[in-house]
Amino acid sequence: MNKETEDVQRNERPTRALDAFDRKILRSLVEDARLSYAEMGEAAGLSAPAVHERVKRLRASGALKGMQATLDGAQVGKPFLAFVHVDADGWGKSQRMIRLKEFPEVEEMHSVAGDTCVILKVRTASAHAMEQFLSQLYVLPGVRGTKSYVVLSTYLERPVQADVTHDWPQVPLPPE
Amino acid sequence: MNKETEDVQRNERPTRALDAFDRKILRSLVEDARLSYAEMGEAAGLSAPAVHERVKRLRASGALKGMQATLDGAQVGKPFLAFVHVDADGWGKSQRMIRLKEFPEVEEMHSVAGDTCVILKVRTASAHAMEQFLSQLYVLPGVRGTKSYVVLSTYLERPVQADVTHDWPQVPLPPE
DNA sequence: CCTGAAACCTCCGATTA
DNA sequence: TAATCGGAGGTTTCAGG
Repeated sequence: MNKETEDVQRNERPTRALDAFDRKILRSLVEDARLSYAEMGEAAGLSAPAVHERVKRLRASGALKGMQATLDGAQVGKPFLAFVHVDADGWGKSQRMIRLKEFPEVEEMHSVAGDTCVILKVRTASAHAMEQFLSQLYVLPGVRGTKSYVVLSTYLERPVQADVTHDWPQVPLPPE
Repeated sequence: MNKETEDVQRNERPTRALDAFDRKILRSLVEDARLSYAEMGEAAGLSAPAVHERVKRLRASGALKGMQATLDGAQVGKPFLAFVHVDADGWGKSQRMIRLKEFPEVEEMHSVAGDTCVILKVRTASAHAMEQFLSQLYVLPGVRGTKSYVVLSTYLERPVQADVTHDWPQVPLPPE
């Protein structure tokens, strides 16, 4: 087996730091994942094959997890969005909550520090479907209670940004 | 209409319901946004040009908002994630919070029903950067207080799913 | 990392059901 | 209205340097 090409994968360190080229490529791809390698290369100052090689490396390293379509929840039949705080009894049990990923309604699931154990982001077709989902939640062992925050308006929803060197925006103080 | 508010509520168009072809195409694109039209067509049972035409239509209708790269927060230098509940004084003022989108740290911003006004999803390089961000938050007029939920583990994080006809997964009932 | 080239894909117009 | 076919031009992904 050829070892020359295995450098990145066999690296002892978790990940080599991204350089400026990588960051520019990632920034382009976060904006539009269907850009051609030539277009990314133009923005980054590289040839298309060089970009292609870097994208493969970024994928292999895990920094680039994938490229996904972003859908409009309302227009694909899921206009109802809520954040659900779940209080659970024990942490051994929480492993079972991983089964929640079998519900396509559940988009995110994080364990958190604070006055709740787990935060879910759940998108359903209706309030009724949300109610059904919540009833399924209580079937899980150790689930003590839930508190739901129904989303009224979404003002911003975007993927992880690949910052360049980032200056803090100055939030302007209103003259009043 | 200014650009900010246009982003929130641009939903109007003679939108026809999605058919089975559209849903299959969207499902493919949510899995991998860089599939060729030929590959999508193979999964959907259409020719490449037909798929291309439908993707253009789905884009125009807004059901398909875009294609984005999904990055690993930790590996692009933002290992610190939190959900921030913001209590605000008035709703007229909340329009001003839209400026928060200038912070690349802010990934989501929703107004919600419940015991808080706004939920933010914020990803930063460190606890210190989060503190800095929160201090900027309090500069906004009308911000009364915040409550942060620091994410300990992320078990699931994925885009809006384009369901086919969906059967509810059976969560196994424990014997009681 | 670059250039070059073969295979593949995109995307147009024309045609057809 | 929406699908398919054909083909010109652009893209991907190899080489080799």
